[in-house]
Amino acid sequence: MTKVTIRHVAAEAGVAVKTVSRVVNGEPNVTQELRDRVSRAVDRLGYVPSMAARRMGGSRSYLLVALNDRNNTINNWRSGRGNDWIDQMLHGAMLTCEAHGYRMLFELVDGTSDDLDRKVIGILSALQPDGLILTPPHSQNEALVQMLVRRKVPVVRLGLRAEGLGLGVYMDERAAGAAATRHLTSLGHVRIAFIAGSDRFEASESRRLGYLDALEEAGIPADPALQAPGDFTYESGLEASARLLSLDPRPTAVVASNDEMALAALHCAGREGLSVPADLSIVSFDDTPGVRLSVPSLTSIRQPISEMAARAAELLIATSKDGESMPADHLMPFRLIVRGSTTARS
Amino acid sequence: MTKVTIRHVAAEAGVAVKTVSRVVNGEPNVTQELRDRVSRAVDRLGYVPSMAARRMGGSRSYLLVALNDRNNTINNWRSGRGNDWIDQMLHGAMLTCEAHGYRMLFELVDGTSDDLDRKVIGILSALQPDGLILTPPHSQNEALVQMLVRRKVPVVRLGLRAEGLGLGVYMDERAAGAAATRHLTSLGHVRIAFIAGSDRFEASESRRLGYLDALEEAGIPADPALQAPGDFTYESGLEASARLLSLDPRPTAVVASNDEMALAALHCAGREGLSVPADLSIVSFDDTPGVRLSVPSLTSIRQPISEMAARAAELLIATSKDGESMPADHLMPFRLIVRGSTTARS
DNA sequence: CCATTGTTTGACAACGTTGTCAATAGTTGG
DNA sequence: CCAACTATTGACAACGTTGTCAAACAATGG
Repeated sequence: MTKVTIRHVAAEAGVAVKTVSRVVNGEPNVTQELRDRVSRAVDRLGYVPSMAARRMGGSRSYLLVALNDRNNTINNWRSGRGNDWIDQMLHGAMLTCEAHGYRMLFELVDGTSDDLDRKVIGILSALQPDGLILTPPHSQNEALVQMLVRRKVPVVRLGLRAEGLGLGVYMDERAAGAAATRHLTSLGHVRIAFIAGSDRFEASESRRLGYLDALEEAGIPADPALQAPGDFTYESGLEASARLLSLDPRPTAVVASNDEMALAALHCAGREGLSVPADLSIVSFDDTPGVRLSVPSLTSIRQPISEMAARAAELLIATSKDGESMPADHLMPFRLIVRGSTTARS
Repeated sequence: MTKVTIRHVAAEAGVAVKTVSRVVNGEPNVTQELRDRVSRAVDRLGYVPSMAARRMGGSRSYLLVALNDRNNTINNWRSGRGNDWIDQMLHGAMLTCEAHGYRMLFELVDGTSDDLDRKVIGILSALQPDGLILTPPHSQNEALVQMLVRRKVPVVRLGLRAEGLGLGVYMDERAAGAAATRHLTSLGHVRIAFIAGSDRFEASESRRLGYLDALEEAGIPADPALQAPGDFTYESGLEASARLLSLDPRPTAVVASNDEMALAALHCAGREGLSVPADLSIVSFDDTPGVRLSVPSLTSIRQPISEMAARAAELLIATSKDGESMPADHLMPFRLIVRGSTTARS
């Protein structure tokens, strides 16, 4: 009924504690007979090693930490916007960690804080994780990554190339921007507007460049008037679409840098008496949950966030297990999911 | 540059390690002079105590664990539905933990598994948290809660009364069901339909009872034909609404047991050429992020999930700090958020 | 002024694991 | 058959903190 430690198992199996440790950790050089005896004892007693003690005794903590931007995250929560990134990361990373006997802890730190380094070091000291997953915009912070690499903390930059520092698990945002836009050009659209994302995130500019790539590819001259700024919020999407839809001639399609702004465009179109997709096609990024449920449902670029998180976790776990360093860059595929918000130009 | 431990601080401040420990933990019986000297040394060296060592040495782990249903959670992720509950819980619990120097870890366990107890005990053994937060449907599992209480694990049941076992942080689902329905009766609606939630969750039946309460209160006889089953999925909502909207006479309003099913009703109404709210008013539960962005936006009952999670964390932290036991039951208020999907009967 | 009580400080063991290294048993090669 | 390995097993220290207890010191009351 009380706490069962490795010593109890050792006594039960009639072996030394170190042997139990070896069996539990799948280390070599234990005869099959002892292995079985110990395994049986472990089962009988329901022994599970204490993470804290493991961290104290050994060199691993069986813990990964994911570092998220504090302001973004909290703003999203406060405004009832939800945090699809975090949800998706949990999906990918937790299941992967679970499969390897690891745990995953989320931490929020303010990326604009001037003692960011100090705060991160504090987290490192307290938790001593076997690896760190950086989400945007932290993953963009060269100084931060440098500091971590210098301290020999295995680190994965999510959404960014490694660039020689740590590991990078990312998708090709520019190609995604092009794919979204190409979907529209291939449907015959020519006046294609673009609503940009917040420039705090590098992905925003990449997506815009991809948009320009696809236009050029189709021989359509880029029109600055068709490019509206935005910051990923519904309100900014509303503002941008209002401006874009009042243009003459009106665009027949719009690429929105995230779902929230796309939904704003959808709403705005409705208000102006435009029907989607008949009068206006809309493509967006992220493929967040709400997007399937709008009317019409949105054509969107699905970001492989959970897969990226899973890969990140795998890389860190493998690094801490084998000590081997992994390939630095991991490009993950996006997918254009065509739904009801896009159609051929009428 | 290397790891800084309590010993380094002790040396730097010229005191015993125990004194540093006392200062860091805010324990009494240290003179102001030493307190200052130690604090300065802590700042200079950037000392942060190791959670693992704290857990080993002392009696607290500074860790809370939230237990979530594995199947539900994973299904939601897989189907691209997102996990609003988890997101909201993170919101409330993480910030609260942070404020008290605690951490919060999410765990998924399958509530239908027959060795649920064993699995939970495994989690307890590995992590040795200072408390456990149970979310539905785990919080409904009397046997599980009994086991935990017997093992003296401080436990909060989210969404449920304590009923003498552990602590309960919940909202009055029945009153919420009544409030949602009353909103419609007060708008003059009489034929009010109800789409039920999955009966795996006690809240589902409570909401239905509240619906009946409000009908009775308004002197409207309950019509079984107006009550359709559902399981919280969009598909089930579609099916239920199709059936309800084909009734003759048609209901003029519907209460959906969650947002997803409400959006299905909205979609279904559109397909049948009905306009919302002119021809059909819709009220839903949960007030998830997507709900603000539908057209029209949905009138919904906001569940105080983040507040409940925050309270849960506070209770557990206080318990582990003071050792005092808290009041067992904590009723949290819900809120009806009136948006565009409801209007007076025409 | 002494006995008593309370406050402040520190020495030391303990927590549950793994890393290191030595001891033992088994195996191979000459 | 012996020397030299290799595989197996275990003893023991170490990890960084807090709990316990004792020592030193200060304050109080008679």
